[in-house]
Amino acid sequence: MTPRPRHLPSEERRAEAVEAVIRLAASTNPEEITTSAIAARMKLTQGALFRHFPTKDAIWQGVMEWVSDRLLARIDRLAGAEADPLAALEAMFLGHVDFIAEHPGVPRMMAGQLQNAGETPAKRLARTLVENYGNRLRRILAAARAEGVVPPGLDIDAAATLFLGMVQGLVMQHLIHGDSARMRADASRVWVIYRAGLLAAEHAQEGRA
Amino acid sequence: MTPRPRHLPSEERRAEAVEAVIRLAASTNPEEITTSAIAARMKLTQGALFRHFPTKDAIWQGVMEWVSDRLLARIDRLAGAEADPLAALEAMFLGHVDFIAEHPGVPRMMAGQLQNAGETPAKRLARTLVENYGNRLRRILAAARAEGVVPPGLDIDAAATLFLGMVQGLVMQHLIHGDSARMRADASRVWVIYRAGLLAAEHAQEGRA
DNA sequence: TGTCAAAGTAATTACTTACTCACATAATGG
DNA sequence: CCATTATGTGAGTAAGTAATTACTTTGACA
Repeated sequence: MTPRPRHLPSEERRAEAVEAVIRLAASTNPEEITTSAIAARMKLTQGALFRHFPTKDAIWQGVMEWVSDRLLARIDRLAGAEADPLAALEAMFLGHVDFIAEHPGVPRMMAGQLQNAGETPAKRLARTLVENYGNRLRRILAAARAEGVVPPGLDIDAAATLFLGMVQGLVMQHLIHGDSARMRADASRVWVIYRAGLLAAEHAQEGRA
Repeated sequence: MTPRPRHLPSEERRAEAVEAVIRLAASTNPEEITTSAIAARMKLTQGALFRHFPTKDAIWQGVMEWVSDRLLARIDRLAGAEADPLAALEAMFLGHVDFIAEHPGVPRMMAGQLQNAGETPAKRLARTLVENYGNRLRRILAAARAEGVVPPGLDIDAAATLFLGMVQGLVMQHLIHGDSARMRADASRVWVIYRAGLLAAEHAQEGRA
């Protein structure tokens, strides 16, 4: 077996760095992840990192792309395998929770990027991910309404917001209890209530302008 | 009218500092709020801050106490004014959203504290707030179940988690769109679905252990 | 009015951060 | 095998951080 070469091509180092950030974020406040910490986990010098990334935000861009690609691919695969829109939504939701259980730092990183003051490229990627996610939700919800499995008056935007909130609520519980297995179990229980809300939501808001 | 004295008692300066942090957090990433920035907003030197707080985390403690006191007092007042448990929940929810609209930095600060690695006093205060909030939710939900306004099989813990998630989802939308008025409007629409979910949730989960 | 402690300043501390640079080493292709 | 280029090192840099310190100002009160 060939020994691991000591100099690796830039592309592989970039992938290594992204992975290092994801794993560091699982146990550290993302804002406190320094280039030194990333380099240390890669067994490189801090300066060597800048052979592969022009700036620290470029690392964050790589991370956000990684998250976006993997998360969207997963929910598309899961949702695509279900014929019933409600089953697709449930698969998306449970798949998302699994993703977070596997990579607990991800929601923290997302939130951290989104609340950065300036308009960094990494922040834009994070926002785009949320938008793409929302679009997929609304598409499936619209299909459900068209097929008549949810009431015609269901407020699709509100349902999408609540869906994302459902994930966030579980993340917050996870942050407090720190138990991934519990998060998955809670997910199913929360889904029951959400699903009931979709099916029973009052039709069209009448009255007040 | 007496001119504002140039030396103020420590207690007043502490209150000023807390207010300064709350307002700074509305437009800045809380992690990036420096003692210099706080002092600047108070029109003081950076060093002067440490006449009133022994350490920076002590400032965060003051902030978390401020949040805890104000938020819990508000939701208790609103919920206490309603006889019907569901009306109480709705008042709590809308009051919470109003609170966030008034102080947009608050949820960001909370999240920032909760994900700090070490066990700082400020972090403990943040977690205690979430726990107290959850306890109030569960108490009202239990009352609703006892009065029969929600099905006897309603999963109260899951309902509380989803309630907190509902708030979080709105915060995330607010983070992306940056429109407080819209957040309040969305809140009512999301509430419709949540409420329907409470009322219609399947009774007791039968089957699998 | 003079005294004195509390409150404020300006400069400085030790430390951390992202990023750079001169130089060394490893991989690769003629 | 040698020359070239990509990758890595170790020691920097400048900018910022929380906290400290020697000294001044302020305000209250005997």
